[in-house]
Amino acid sequence: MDNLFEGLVKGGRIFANKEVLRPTYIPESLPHREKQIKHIADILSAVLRGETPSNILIYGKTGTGKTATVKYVSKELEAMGRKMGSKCSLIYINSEVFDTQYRIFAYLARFFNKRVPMIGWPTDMVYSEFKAGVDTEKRYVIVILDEVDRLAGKGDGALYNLSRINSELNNAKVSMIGISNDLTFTDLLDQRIRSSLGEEEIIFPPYNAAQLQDILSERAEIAFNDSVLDDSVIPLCAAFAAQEHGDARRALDLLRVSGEIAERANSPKVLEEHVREASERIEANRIVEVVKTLPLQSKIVLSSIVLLGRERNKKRFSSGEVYNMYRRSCNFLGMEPLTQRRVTDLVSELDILGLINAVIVSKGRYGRTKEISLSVPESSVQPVLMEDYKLKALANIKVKTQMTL
DNA sequence: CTTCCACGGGAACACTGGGGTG
DNA sequence: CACCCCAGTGTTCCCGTGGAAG
Repeated sequence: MDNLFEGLVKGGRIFANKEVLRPTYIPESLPHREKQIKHIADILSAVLRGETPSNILIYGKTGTGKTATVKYVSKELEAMGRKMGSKCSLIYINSEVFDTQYRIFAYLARFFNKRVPMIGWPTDMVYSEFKAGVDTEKRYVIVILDEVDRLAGKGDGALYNLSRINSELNNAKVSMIGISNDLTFTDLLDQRIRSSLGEEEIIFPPYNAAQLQDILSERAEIAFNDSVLDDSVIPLCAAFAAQEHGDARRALDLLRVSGEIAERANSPKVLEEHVREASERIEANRIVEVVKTLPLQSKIVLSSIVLLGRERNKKRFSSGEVYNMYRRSCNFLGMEPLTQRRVTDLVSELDILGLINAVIVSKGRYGRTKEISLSVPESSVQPVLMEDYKLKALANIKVKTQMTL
């Protein structure tokens, strides 16, 4: 046997090019998005005619190709702009990372070679820096704000300033493209911002199972070696993802993980069973990942719910019960407990993450509560919680058997 | 109609980590 | 250097409110 890596360099038997299946990959063609591409291109083509394009707001659930489409059109437009000698720059900002007014303008100012610290200055100073930076010459700037719904509330000042910036510029023109997962997010915005940002609105509908199959087939062509996919694999991946509101990212993940599982099992082909296993593993991973990255206090709240589940033979608990158990846990760990008010917020967050289920119920004479229950198997949460050394002690917390009579 | 409990919005506060200025 | 300014985050405090049992 020659080198250890000899057999491994060629990417194994299954994959030819795994990168193609990663969510960051921008494909050459985007099936079933022709209409949207055309629409965006129509609007942005204003730049090439020397006009300011309208602002665009794009809606669609996760994995409907919003980001990929916009990035694809951007690339094309930039290329065309270079060819025609018109100055246009498209700046992509993920609002999840740059989620406040300050950070957005600081990033933009830096893009135009201004020196701005990422923290410390007054915001209007950063804003002026950015304006000065853009306005040095005649140019078109299109700011792409991905996950723009993240800005509702704390960052909407950025949207407001961006929407009226053109009246303060002499040379440059700025437009924006907002990409949102949340169809209702404009409700949270000021009327003026709403009308300005939503000059053009484009909807990305979820893919159906057949469309997902097309997407998968196209990528699989490049990603896998010939005839390693069982005929049932692509339809099954598509079907799984279609249940999940037609999420293409999910479908691609599924396909990739299925391939990895098949490879590790030394199977010459990817089979249906691999897909099923992949589906389970992805979900399990998600839970582990979410729980692991929870802030300490949230972990304690979550663990209180787990503990309650052991102590009583019940599934659902009132917020009062949970809060009491939480206080006991804090005492046990020698920590200051948070207020009830704060804990209800933490509970809501856990609910949104899908780890627990919380419904508000009114018990008439006996007031109002949230009924809280774990919505994932205890066995997948508890071990992860115990990995946190600060929580380890909770393993031996005395479970009081004193029942309410 | 009252009553009860906790929900959840909003203001205010504390604290952090960075800035600029004299 | 000391000192104050600023944005951002997590928290507490205060409080009006929902809605069915009694």
